[in-house]
Amino acid sequence: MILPVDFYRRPTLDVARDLIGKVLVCKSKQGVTAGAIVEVEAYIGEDDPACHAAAGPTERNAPLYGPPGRAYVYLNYGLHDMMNAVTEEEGHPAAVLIRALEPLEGLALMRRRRSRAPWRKGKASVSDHELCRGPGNLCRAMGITLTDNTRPLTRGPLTIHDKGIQHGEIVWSQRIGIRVGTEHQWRATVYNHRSVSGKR
DNA sequence: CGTTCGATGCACT
DNA sequence: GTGCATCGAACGT
Repeated sequence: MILPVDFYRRPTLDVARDLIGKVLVCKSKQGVTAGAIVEVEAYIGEDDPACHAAAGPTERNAPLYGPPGRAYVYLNYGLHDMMNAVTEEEGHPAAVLIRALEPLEGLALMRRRRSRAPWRKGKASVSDHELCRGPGNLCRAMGITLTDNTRPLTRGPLTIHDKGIQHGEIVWSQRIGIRVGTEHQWRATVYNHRSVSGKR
């Protein structure tokens, strides 16, 4: 079952918690890839200094202010695409960053895409549980790019499904990789899951 | 263990 | 011109 728009039109922390265990599916000409979400972070409103909406509306962060249930994809550090699911009512800028997946489908395609990254030309291939470990890696493995920005997650090539997957315990911790807004415990992970990014 | 740093693009000031 | 919601290798302790 594809998650309906109303799933996303809720408090962002609730959406973040409930996205754990849901399945992100991406269809492309090259094939289908899918993975279960095991790590997310919430970015909530203009008062959250780490949220892209902190400085008010701009052309880039416009999707955050738009309707819920759509993708907000942007380029970071010049080489990594980051994928978010927009939450809350229209006009309330907030989203959940998808940070890691447990690969379920299309692993060979994921591995092919990962090996094409500029910094790993000629390097050893990636083990299964590392294919979608980290927000940049996940987008590369799934083939998610800026062209997916603003696309609805309720239909089309990029969707999120409830397949009844039950992972282990969900743990809340500080968001990682940011310089401001670290006081909030807005990162949800599956406890001890191998595909979760960060230190072991 | 820890820290540093190169690869790389673009929105924002 | 600056600074990122990164990745992974190359160092130093």
